[in-house]
Amino acid sequence: MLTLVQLRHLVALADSGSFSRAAQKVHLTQPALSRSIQALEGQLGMPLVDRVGRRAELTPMGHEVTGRARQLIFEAAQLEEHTRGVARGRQGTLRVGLGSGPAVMLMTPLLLEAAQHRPQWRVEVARGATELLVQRLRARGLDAVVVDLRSLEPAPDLTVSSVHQMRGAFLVRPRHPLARRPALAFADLAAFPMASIPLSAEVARLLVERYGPLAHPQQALNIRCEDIASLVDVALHSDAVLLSIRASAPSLVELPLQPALDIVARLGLVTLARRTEPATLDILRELMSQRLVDLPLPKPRAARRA
Amino acid sequence: MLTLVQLRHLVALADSGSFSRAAQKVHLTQPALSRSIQALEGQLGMPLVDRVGRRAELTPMGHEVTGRARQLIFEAAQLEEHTRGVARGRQGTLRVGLGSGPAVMLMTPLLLEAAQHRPQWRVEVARGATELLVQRLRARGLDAVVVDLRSLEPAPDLTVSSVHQMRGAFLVRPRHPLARRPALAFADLAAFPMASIPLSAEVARLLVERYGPLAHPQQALNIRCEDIASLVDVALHSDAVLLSIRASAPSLVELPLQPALDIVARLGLVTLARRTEPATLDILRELMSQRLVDLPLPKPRAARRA
DNA sequence: TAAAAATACTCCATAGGTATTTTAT
DNA sequence: ATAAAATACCTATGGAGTATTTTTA
Repeated sequence: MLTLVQLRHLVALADSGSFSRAAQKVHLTQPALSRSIQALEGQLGMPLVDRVGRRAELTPMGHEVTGRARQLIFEAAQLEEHTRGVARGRQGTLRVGLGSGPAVMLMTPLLLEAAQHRPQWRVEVARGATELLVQRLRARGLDAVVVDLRSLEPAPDLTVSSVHQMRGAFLVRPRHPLARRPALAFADLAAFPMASIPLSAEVARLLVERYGPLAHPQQALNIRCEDIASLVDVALHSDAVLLSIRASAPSLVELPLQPALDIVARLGLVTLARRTEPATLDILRELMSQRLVDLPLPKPRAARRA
Repeated sequence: MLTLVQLRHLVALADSGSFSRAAQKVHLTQPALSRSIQALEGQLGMPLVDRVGRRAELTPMGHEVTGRARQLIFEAAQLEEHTRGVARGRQGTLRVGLGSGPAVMLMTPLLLEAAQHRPQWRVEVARGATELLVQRLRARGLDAVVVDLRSLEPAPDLTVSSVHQMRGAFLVRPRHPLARRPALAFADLAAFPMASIPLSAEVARLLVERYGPLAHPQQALNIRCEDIASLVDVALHSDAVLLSIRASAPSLVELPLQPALDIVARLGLVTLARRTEPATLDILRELMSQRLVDLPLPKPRAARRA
C-alpha cells in the first residue's frame, strides 16, 4: 500500500536526479532508496524513473506522480505543523458559552485577550441562557461554558471547576441622593428607577424572600438590558439604581440595605466530564481568576465615623 | 513520522466510534488499532480521542485532524486510481509531433481514434519541422515524433522504430488530359499548375537530379499548402498536378513519368533512446501500421493492353 | 575504467497477533 | 457483571545496512 515515505523518496529522487544523492537527502543508503523506488513502481504498476546510465530521469508518468506526491507531502507537513502549533499553544480554538452574569465580567476581557495576545487563535463566544449553552456543550458545539452555578442543573456528565463567588449589590453613582445614607430599607429605593441585566428565577426568589413581593424583578425592575456597560453608564448619569454583581461597576457605590442583599453569584466553568479539554481553556481559567475577584464589603458607616 | 496507515486508522475510528469496530474495518485486532492511535497521538502531541467508557469520541482536535486526514487519504487513493487507470490503458497521455508528410497520413486518423475510442486520453499533436520537433522531444516536451527519416539527423540518443516506406507520385484527377498518356516527360507537366505540401531539401535534390534544374520546387511549384485535404480537392476539380505521397490521395491517378519519380518517403517513429515509452505509443504504432500502407505500383500500360 | 545503480545477504525494529488486566457502566 | 480498551509479551515481516555485482559512459 502506498506510503508517504515512498513518496518522499520519489520527490528526493526527482529533485536530485540521482539515486545516490537522493539517498543522502533522505538519510538512507543508495540500495535502500533504490528498493524503495522499485517498490513504489511495483505498486503503481508503472516505471516512474528511467535509469539513463549515471543519470536518473523521470518518465512522463513519474512527473505526474511526483507532482501529486509533492502536494500530499505538503499537506501532511501542514497537518503536523498545525498540531505542533496547537500543542505549543501558539494556535488553538476556544468555543465558550457565557451566561449573562459571566458575560458581564468576561466577554470583553476574553475578546481583548484574544485580539491582543493570541493573534493565531480562533475564539468563538456564545451568549445565552444556561440551559441552551449546556445543550450546545453536550452537542460538542462548545468547548466550555461559564455560568452562574445556581442556574445549572447538576448532572453527572458535567464537570464544574474554577468557581468564583461574586457578591451582588444595589449600586448608584457617588452623588446619588441615597449614597450618603447610613442604612436603607427596600422601600427607599422605590422612588428611583431600578436597572439590571436579566435575572434568574433563583435571584428573583431570593429578592422576594428578603424584601417582600414588591421586590420581585417583574415589579421592581424598570430597565433591563443585557449590556452591562450601558447600564453602568445609565447609573452614572442618572439616579437609577443598578442591581448587579458588585465588581461589575467599581465606579458606582454600594447601598447599605437592611437587611443586607446577601446574594452571591457562583460563577463556574462547566465542561463535559471525562473529556480532555483544549489547552486554550487554561487561559480562560487564568482570565477568570484575574477578573472574577470580588470587591471588599464596605465598612459599616458607624465604624467609619468612629 | 506521520503515516497514511495511521490516518486511515483514525478515520475508521472516527467513523465507527469504537476501537473494536474500527479494528475490524481496517483488518486489525483491537489492541493493534489501539496502539496505532496511541502512536499517532504521541506523534502529534495531543489526545485525539476521548475514551468515554465504552464509547470512543473525538476531541475537538481529533475532529480537525480527522478532516485533514480524510483529504489526504482521498488524494492518495486518487493517485493510486489514476496510475491504475493508466496502467490498464484506460487513461493516458500522448504528446506526439508530426512532420508534414506523416501529418498528411496520420493527423486526422489519430485525432479521430482519440475522440472515438479513447475518451479518457489526453492527446496533444504538434506539427512542425523535423528539427524543431526533435528538439521538443529531447526537452521532454513530446513523447514521440513521426517524421520522414530522410530529414532526420541520426543521433545516438534517438531511437527509430516502426518505419514505413511510402512512394511519392505525381497525381491528377482521373479525367485529366495527361491521365491516359502511356509515358510522360517532366516537360509535359509544365503546362499545368503543380501543387504540393512543403518539400524537404532532400526531395528537392532528388527532383533536380532526376528531372533537371527546372524541377526544383522553387521553380516548378505553383501551389504550396500544408493541408493535404485542400490540395486533393484542388487536384480533383482542376488540371493541377499534385506531388505527394501516393497513398495520401487514392482518388487521384498516378502519372507514368519517364524516368520514374522513384522517391520514397521513410516515415518512422522517433523516441528518446533508453527511455521507457508510454503505453499509449502502442496505439500510435498500430495506427501507423494501419494507415501507412502504400498503394501498389500501377501496371505499365503496355502490359495492360496485351 | 570509474561511477552509479542493482542484487544478494543479513539483521533488527516495529507492526501485529494472543493472552490478560484494567476500567467503566 | 460485562463489554470494551489498555497492557504485556511474543512473533515475524519487511525495511535498512554491508558487501558485491552489473551496467554504461
